[in-house]
Amino acid sequence: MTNIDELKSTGLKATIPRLKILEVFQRGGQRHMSAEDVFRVLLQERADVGLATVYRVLAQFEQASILNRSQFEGGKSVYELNGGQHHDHIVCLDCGQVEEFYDPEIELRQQAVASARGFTITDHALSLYATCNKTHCPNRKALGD
Amino acid sequence: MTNIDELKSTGLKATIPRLKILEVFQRGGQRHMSAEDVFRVLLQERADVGLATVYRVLAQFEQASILNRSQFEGGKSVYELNGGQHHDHIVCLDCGQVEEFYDPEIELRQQAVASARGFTITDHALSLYATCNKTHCPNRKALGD
DNA sequence: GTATATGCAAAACTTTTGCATCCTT
DNA sequence: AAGGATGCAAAAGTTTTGCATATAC
Repeated sequence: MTNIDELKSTGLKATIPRLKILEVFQRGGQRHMSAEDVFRVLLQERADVGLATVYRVLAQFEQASILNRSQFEGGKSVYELNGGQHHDHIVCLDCGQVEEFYDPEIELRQQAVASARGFTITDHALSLYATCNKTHCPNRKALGD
Repeated sequence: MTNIDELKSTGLKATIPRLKILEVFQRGGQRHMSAEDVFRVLLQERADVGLATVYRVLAQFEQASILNRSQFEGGKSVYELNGGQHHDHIVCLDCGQVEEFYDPEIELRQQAVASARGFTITDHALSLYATCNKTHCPNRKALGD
């Protein structure tokens, strides 16, 4: 299925800005990107897309389950391609690296905790903030990546 | 230990705004409060405290471990008295009610997940978003509380 | 008395919105 | 051709900062 078809199948018109934004995520240079990140990439490529449109399209893509949104410490929302499988995040506070993980036990316990209190879970956000202890961690003093 | 002593023991001068803000949390009317929430309470009481000061003091109290900060969906930071024991949150999307929970198994698995990947956890944020299914849930269509 | 804290206003940042114009179907 | 989408600029919402004044120790 082409990107054009993918967009149309969700009811979204296949416009140039939408296709370009989708491609930015598919290119895989960086998996987790904020609106500003996407905007900057498009600027470099001289794609003439406004920041407001980036925000609008990211929100639409989230609605359409093409992207998932997360909010790490710092307030900015970041988006990533929806790979189908749910996962949580572990974020290195030194280098900004984001790894994904899925732990069935944690998911189970979340359900158990919610049921025990009479709640029905709609959604959840779990982020571990850590230092990655890796040699390849440039320890760039949180450059905002 | 008085509030004055508590503040001094953390190296903070016992100023009127700081004491008043601490009292607002201790009063217990609402456990989780945003800067705006605190500011509004102080306004009602004709305490002459500026919003900028509220932000500054909340940040200082977090540094001093007097308060803990959390960010739920929606972006605003909320603070609560640091009761000493760590806990996570379950937030009702209908009425805004926030309950706290602690699940040793989840904590354990988080550590396990991080170690397995070579990370050392500094901090974590886990929030369950749900509907509380309770009769006392006014289902006020998310009034922003 | 001195250093720190405060209030106010202005600024910074992220995100949203209004509107005329342009593009997709 | 018609309705939705876009770009730009302005607005909105939260949080931070500059600075003269006031306060705690």
